[in-house]
Amino acid sequence: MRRVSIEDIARQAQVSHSTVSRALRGNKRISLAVRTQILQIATELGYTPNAIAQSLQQRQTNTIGLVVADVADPFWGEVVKGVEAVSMHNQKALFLSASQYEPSRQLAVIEVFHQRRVDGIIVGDSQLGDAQITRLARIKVPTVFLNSQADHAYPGFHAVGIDNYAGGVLAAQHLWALGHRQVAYLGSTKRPASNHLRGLGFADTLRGYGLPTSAIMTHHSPSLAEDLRIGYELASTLDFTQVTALFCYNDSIALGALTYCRSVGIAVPQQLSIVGFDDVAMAQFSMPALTTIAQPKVALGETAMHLLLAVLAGQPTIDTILTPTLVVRQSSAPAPKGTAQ
Amino acid sequence: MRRVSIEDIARQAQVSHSTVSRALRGNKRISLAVRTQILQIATELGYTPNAIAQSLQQRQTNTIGLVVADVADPFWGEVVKGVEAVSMHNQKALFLSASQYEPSRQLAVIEVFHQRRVDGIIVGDSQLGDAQITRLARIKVPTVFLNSQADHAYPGFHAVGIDNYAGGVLAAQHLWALGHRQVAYLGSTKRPASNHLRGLGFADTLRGYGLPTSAIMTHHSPSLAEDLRIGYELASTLDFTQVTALFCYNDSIALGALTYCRSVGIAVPQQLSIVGFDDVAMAQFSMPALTTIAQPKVALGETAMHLLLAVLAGQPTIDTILTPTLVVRQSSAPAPKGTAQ
DNA sequence: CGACATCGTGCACACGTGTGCGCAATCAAC
DNA sequence: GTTGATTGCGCACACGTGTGCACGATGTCG
Repeated sequence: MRRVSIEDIARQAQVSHSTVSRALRGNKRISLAVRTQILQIATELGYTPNAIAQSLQQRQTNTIGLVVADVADPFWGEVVKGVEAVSMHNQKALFLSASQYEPSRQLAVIEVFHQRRVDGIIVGDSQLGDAQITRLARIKVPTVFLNSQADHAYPGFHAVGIDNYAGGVLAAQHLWALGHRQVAYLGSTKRPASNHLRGLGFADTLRGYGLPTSAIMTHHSPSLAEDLRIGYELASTLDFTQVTALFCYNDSIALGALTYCRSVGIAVPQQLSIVGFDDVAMAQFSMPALTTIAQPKVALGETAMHLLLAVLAGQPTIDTILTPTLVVRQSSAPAPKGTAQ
Repeated sequence: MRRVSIEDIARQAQVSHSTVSRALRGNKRISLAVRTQILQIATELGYTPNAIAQSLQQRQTNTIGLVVADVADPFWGEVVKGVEAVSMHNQKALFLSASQYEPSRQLAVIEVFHQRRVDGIIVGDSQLGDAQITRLARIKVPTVFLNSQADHAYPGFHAVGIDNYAGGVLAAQHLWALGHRQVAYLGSTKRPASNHLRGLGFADTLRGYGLPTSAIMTHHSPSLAEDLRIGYELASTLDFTQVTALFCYNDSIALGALTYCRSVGIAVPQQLSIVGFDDVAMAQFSMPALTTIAQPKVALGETAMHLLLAVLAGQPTIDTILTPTLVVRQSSAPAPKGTAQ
């Protein structure tokens, strides 16, 4: 069951394994005759270099570890796609693990990655606390945080994300301009930081326009169900005589809320406007199509990977905060008359 | 930048690296005193075993390679989730790569996995041809195919999938029972085998009931756009005076079609019934909720991984074909009167 | 007190690859 | 023909870990 090694090639070519190694790597000091013969034998034997041995020798594995909360989440699916594309394009293999939103599992996965001697790590939705960061700092693996959920930046680490606060501002501006004066924010407890910032940007902006805090309701689901269900359930607790517009943490929650509304006969957008976040693929295809704060999801993954590569190359880097954009579709419309205060 | 090795521990404990290795692995022949001292020093130095060196030594990497067409696809996202869960639970690290439905990239990824000496490989939506299979057979890596798209089984390899034909039968039975006598199948060219079988099971069954072939239309999109868009576009080419029900290759295509129908005022399910395939998360939350042929997506991934683990353990295995089930929701209803022939 | 089992540890090798250095052979130059 | 440079290749080591075997120390038994 042994695989063919350069030693086997060497034996057959009557040379030393050093010569084979050099020939395969295109070292100029090997005579053309010998080199061609070696290459010939290599293909004959079906030789495939052993990346494990190379990694050990080079003290570099050309391997990246990616930990996300949930691969099946439409947002993270796109992000993973971006990371994977850049990773593959740069000859790095990608380890993937899911943490299920559990900080302890996040660290556990990182430890495993470290054992495997990955060159770098990308952590999505990080909820690592100070103790865990201390541990992480100790193992000295270049790490990039992608949409960190910690309440403060991690000094000494790198980060990529989007401006959640600005996203909340965009939603507020849009709904205010449409005349909405009684609104609600449907949040997510699984991602504390981004949830907080989106809600804050939203509320701050509306308060800045003079809207009283009492006219801005916020609902956070304590349940750990999937987002679509959470959106449905949160919507079912709303008093729709008090609200003309909804801003949701993400599109899944918005779509869930939208489904609830249609099922009880609330007309969207005539009676109620809904704004989501992320711009997932489905957002264009719901009825009505969802107005949303778009994140460049694939670009987010690509950027994180590029940043990591730059760090690995020893280049100077700067953390990147991408800017979300408002995509207006059919789920938002002017507030119904008579309800505005 | 060197990491701490058992050699470092050995030096500090005044023993040989062999002793350290044995102590860490719990070898009984090492005296308790020495063992505890070694463990002590190991934690002090923050030692993390080097899995690369272990892999080289053991000739086993505890690593699995997974290649899927598209991570961001809602179906494959769930499958990956299942694979990852079982993989992690069995201490196997998971390499992930995307092939973008290109057979050449599928093989390229497999070659990379082989270089990394993965213990086993799972290939989703395989479109590998005979030549590529020959190459694959030569590198002798245990491989499991997950929903293979080849037109014939791969002898000598293992496979997990669902019974696509049976899924088509279920859809036909359901729509026939509702009185539909003019139907269409919206297919996908990106996955030739499953597409063919789903359409075939559907058409065969209806013909078996006596429906003329002319009453069963099939549309396959040549475009490589995302499924939602394909569904929308295919639906826009239909003559709705000739059709009272749609069976779609998957839920994304169905949801796209549904969106088109609502946008042009075709009432679903009153005028037109729609049946999807997969039962993705969104299927429950569309309006109307989608009747669909459910695949156990996570279980599919889990089963593939379990099968692979059994192969690796040298246990006897059998290929698994899971059975899809019909989930009736609100997008299908009795055929409108007067249109049945 | 000598023969012998038991225990704890080190030596040496293996896994597969890359590379600094040295050495022999060839070649050019005078 | 001797010297010196150049070319082509092998030796030996390194990366970090695991393990068969040997060997010394200690304990046991007759």
